[in-house]
Amino acid sequence: MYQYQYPHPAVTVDCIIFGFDGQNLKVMLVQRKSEPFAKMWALPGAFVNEDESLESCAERVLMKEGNISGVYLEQLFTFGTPSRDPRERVISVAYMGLVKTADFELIAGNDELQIEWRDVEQVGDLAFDHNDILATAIQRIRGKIRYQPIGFELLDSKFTLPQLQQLYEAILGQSLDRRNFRKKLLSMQILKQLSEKQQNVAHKAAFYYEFDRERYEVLMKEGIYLELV
Amino acid sequence: MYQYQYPHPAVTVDCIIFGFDGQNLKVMLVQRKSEPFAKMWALPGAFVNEDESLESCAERVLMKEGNISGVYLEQLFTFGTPSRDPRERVISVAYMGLVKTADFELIAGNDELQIEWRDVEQVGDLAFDHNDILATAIQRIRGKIRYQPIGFELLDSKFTLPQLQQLYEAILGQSLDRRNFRKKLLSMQILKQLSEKQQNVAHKAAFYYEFDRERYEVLMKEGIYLELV
DNA sequence: GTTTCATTGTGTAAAAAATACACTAAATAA
DNA sequence: TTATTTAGTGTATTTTTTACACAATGAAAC
Repeated sequence: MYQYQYPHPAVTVDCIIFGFDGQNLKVMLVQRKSEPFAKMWALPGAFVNEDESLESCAERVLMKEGNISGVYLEQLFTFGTPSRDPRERVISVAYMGLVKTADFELIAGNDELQIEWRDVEQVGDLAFDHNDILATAIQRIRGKIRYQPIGFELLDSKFTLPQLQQLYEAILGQSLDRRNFRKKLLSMQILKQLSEKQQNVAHKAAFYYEFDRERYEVLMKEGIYLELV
Repeated sequence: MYQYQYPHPAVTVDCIIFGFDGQNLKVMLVQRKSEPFAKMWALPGAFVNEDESLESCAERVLMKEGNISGVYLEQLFTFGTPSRDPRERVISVAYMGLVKTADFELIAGNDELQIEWRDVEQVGDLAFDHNDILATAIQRIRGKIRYQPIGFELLDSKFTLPQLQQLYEAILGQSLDRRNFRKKLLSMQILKQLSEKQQNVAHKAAFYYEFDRERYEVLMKEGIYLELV
């Protein structure tokens, strides 16, 4: 048992992991095995260990659920309504992660019945206040994708411009003009065109591009403010 | 004593309260009475009570330090490096507040030797990781002031356009063209011009304006994205 | 092997927004 | 009465955003 002079809340990290399947934005959900909210779907999370930073805790969750590391993670918000967990006071620090679903090998943990990628439009009632957390995350990714090149985290390292546009449209929930999208993105000079094209597509093949991280770092150092869409 | 089956961290809320004196951006600092970091300056904060939300805790801190309530508050970030407090594991949820310094009657609390408004450019070494927290807050307010009308929280309800511009210049750290600033702000239609003018100034008196909150709410509902500067 | 289908890739003109810039008006102080 | 300081204003130029249509490509179908 651990003793303290004053009451201490429990602290968890919950992860909103977004993925993209080429069509729609997905979020990783797990089905809880035990109470509270047994059998309900929830965001994956873990209690913070004593000697672990919040970000390490989020990384640990990702490793546990999908055996993956080195992905984009950012702290989203901390949820601390006293009654949000019926067991005891639990404060949850939410982290948002962006991954390539193909890299992820979904593995249900010990406390979980199932794990899956769910379309963000098809998420029903989640355990705890996880619907609120998810809503906050969607708001954040929508706001952020316009001026930070985080979208590339959701695609393979080689991607076509139409694929990138599809991703933007899925996240923003609106369609974009193809010519203007290309013009704007290419004018940023953070994309490298490859000589390689798509193979085995029943229509004109699109060229592949890569995100030019070095070039992006240079722009950031110069204090250039990108507006991507 | 409070007992738990697993280790629980302590959780605090630290507040970055910005004020504006007409010239420069200020931040509220307190001088610590006791160890650790006795006599050093720090951000005001408090441990989170068991039945108190994080935001309520931030409000409690503001009430304690300046007997003020009903001000703009937003959650900034949660700092959780395991070693950030030498006593025990302490996770700190930082809240950023914007206030009119004139409304604030600074009152040093029991644990504090002094309390004061310090120019954000003149802040020396602070206790704990509070310099990092402050840096994060300055970054946030700079990013945010461009597209959300939070600046008004730092001014009296009646203000002149040159005062507003001075505030923007202080926060952004750059000077702005007077004519373009006026044109842009007024085109947003979120300011109401009053018939009243400045009194007792040794130059042409400027008209007072008020922030038009209702009009702003309408714009928000319509999903209008403001770009204020 | 010709046609069909689906999708990629491209440029320009018009509209809107951002920028640069200089003089007169008003209020107190000298 | 004059000097000093700051408020208030408009326009021309540049830049950015928007709207929009057709030829090229590659596999699939016939």
